[in-house]
Amino acid sequence: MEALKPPDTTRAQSRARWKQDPEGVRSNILAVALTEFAENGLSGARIDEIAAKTRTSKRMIYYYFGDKDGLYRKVLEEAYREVRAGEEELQLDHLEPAEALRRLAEFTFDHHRRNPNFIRLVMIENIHHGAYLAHSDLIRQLNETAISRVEAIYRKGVTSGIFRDDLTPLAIHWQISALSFFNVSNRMSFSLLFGEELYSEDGQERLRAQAAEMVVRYVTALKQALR
Amino acid sequence: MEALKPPDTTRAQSRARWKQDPEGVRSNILAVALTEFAENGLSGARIDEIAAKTRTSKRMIYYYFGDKDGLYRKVLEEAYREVRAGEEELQLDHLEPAEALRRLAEFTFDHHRRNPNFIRLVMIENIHHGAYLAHSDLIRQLNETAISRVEAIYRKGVTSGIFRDDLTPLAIHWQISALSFFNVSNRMSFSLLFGEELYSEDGQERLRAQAAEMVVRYVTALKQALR
DNA sequence: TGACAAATTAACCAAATGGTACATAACTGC
DNA sequence: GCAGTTATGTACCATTTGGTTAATTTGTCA
Repeated sequence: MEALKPPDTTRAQSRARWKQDPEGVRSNILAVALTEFAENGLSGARIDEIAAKTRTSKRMIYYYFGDKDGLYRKVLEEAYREVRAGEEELQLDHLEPAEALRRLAEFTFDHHRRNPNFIRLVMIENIHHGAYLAHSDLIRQLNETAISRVEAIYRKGVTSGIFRDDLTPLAIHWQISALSFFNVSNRMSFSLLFGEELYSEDGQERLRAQAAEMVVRYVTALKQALR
Repeated sequence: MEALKPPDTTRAQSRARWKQDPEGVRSNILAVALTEFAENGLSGARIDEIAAKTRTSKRMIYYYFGDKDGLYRKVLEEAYREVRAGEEELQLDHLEPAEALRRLAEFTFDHHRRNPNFIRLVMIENIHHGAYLAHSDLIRQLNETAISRVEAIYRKGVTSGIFRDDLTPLAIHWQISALSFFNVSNRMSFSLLFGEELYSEDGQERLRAQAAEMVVRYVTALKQALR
């Protein structure tokens, strides 16, 4: 009943000639795994599937990442790193606070929109009660940057009297995040239930402007509202 | 090599005496499955695990629901049904529009907060691109109710001149949903990254009031803002 | 009361899935 | 050009997992 195995010559031939490329292999695996995890969740993603879409073999995944959890963890960090890279540019210091806040909200909105895979990973993390998120300094650091950006703007606005003074940077960040995140995370249910109009180019532009205006209006001191 | 099986007497004894209870079994399975799916996702939930937490056996799951997908679908609908039951009470007709809108926003915020399992299922649905959501009339119906509620209030407010007239009920619903949904869906990542303060009783009350105020301010016509 | 349908149990199964053992080719430093 | 280390491919394995088979009990109705 033993299946015939191809003679050694064939085998040797098929595996002969290849170049070593540790970094390439590693990053190739990460890239594939990122989309697979984002697409299917932690338990939904299949190692075999990931391996198949890789230019190498399953063996390499375990060689570099140990096990599925290890791979997932690295994917999370990689995703954060990528997202972070796209966040550097923003320069708001020279703007007056209201305009700076509007820009920040719009930027966040766009930024989330540009990184749906990342959003999906965060969703997945939340479903898993953030078990992995909790242990990443990198990630904590990234979010603190976000907060300080809000804080700088908010301070300036309060000082100059155009912002109300009873809010916290954390709450403002929360609100901006909520509107930007939800836009991506719940896209499917919303468009399935209410049609695509909110997610056309026009619709998105409107939502973006509305979200930003909402935040700015909210933070603006009432006596300033009619200026 | 055949394992000894207990004699028929024992076996007959152990399985003897039970009452039929189709509805009980069915709903028991649904309840267990609801929390399991909400907790672990579609692929993360294990049929064996669900069965174990049930007062019946795995076989019954297949007997009543066909397969895992079938079970999941019914769970989704069941969750919607439950959530919907909690939505009936709200009576806003007698209030003036701004107050009605505030109440609606607060209600939605609370309602989402009270139904975390449901929120989690919607998150899971979105990760799966809403494949199941898409086919449920029940669910579509439920959301249309939500929209019409917003619409009624918004119309009244525009007519009486205290609301601006350049918005759509859909967008307003979207904003209320975003703030309410995010509060539950991203709770873990937020409290892990920024501490529990936003999720203490006080913090939640503040977020709730802020979300509602945000919406009301946004919808209010500017010339009305200082009245 | 007995036959037929519905409900339920216990044991079993094939495929999928995460993970490994082993052999060997490529690279590195001497 | 060779010894030792790193990287890689192939084949394989144990367990988990969704799903099924077959038997048995309970309920129903002519």
